[in-house]
Amino acid sequence: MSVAIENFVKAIYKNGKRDNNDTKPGNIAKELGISNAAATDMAKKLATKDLLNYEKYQPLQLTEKGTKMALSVIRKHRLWEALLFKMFDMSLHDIHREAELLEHQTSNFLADKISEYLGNPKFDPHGDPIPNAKGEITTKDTSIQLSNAEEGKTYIISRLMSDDKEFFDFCALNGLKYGNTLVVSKQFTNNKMTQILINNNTILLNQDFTSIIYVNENH
Amino acid sequence: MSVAIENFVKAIYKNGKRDNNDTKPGNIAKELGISNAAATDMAKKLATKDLLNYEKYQPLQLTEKGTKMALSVIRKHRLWEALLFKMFDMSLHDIHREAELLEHQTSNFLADKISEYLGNPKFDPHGDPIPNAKGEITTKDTSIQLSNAEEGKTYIISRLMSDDKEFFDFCALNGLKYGNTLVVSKQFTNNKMTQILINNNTILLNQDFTSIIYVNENH
DNA sequence: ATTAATTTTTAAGTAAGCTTAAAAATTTTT
DNA sequence: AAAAATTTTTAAGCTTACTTAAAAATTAAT
Repeated sequence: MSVAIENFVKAIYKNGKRDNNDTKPGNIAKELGISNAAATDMAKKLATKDLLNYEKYQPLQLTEKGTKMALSVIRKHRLWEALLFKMFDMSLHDIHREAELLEHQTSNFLADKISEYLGNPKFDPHGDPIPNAKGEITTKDTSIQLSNAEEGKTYIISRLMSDDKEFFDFCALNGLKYGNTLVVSKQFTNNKMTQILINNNTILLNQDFTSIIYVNENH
Repeated sequence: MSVAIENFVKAIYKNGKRDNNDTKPGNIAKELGISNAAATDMAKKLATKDLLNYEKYQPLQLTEKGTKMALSVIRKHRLWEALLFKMFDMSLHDIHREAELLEHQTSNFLADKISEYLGNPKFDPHGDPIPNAKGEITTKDTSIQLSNAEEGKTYIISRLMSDDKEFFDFCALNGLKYGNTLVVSKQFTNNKMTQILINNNTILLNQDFTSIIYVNENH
């Protein structure tokens, strides 16, 4: 299967998780930086390969086979991130960019070697769960988006999710890192953005869902 | 530049080194497993990109730009081999196969990180020299092919070159490994093959130049 | 030095993965 | 509930990297 196909099913999987199943071709097209027409074409093609179910004007739905493929690619991506992060002095953003390419050129054999070397980690450096060799995510996710956090409470950062370099630079600068503690002291939300005061720093989170901080309550 | 282009210039470079400049399209086609017609087409295209000089019916010659590209890809390939060999319990053949894919998806930045991590090695696990970041091979090669070795002399294996799994399995089985010592006790050569008795083991080397053992005299 | 064999080139065609433009359907706004 | 805006789909076309088949040139054999 081609790189284009792997990225397509991955985009559907990620969009499905994130935007509550808004996986219409346009959404996928935007995620991948291709035209809507190309996304529709590809969707039809992948339906014939039993990777997804396609019905005109409906959201795209991965089949079991498609989901498996997506999770396989995601596994490789996150294992590469974990490996590069451990070995080299590279930013989260750089690591993500390299993994984005390497993920498509990695045999299951090599992926398993990397996983074994790292002690079969359950999370990558962003806090994202790493599927196991069977494509299962065994850890259950109790995290919420920071924009939904409550005033006065303390949280632990569980994931930094983004494709955007600025976002990771911003996080690094503000001590926003997987595992770090966070006190939400004030917050204001409207439809376009969320303004949060944490650890005496005001930060603005836009609501376009391209960059998200996930947190867990600190009990 | 595409994977196809990177592989094409790499094939010319390798063939040029090996077969004394028999870099006509047919040779490259065979190396890459594509048709002669495809190789001619690609050659013409790459000439317009100043990667090689093309004259009808003549061997293909890389320009400086083309040579640089080939060496850049070869550098990445050999760095990956060195890294995977060091970290994981994988055969030389498996390592080669993974590196063949990873080499095209590796930024210079990452290549330099790998090199630094390994202490800027000058050779990969096959004994092949690793070009530096500028694309220069600073080590001079005094090795000869085992099929040209002389009876009675002792040699040190300096390179194992092949795309063939059988070859590496054969080498592993017979203690033929980078750095190992070798005594050539008897030898017989004709146009098709070379028969050599080393360390009391008879081995046959075919002369199709797809698998070669290089050695240095042991002074 | 011809003839035969091989290689290279040309020509025409294909599949993948895109593009833009316009038609059709859906969704949002008023 | 109509009108306006947006999204999806269809259609036609492009580029890359191949293919096969046949013509042209080169190389090898007699």
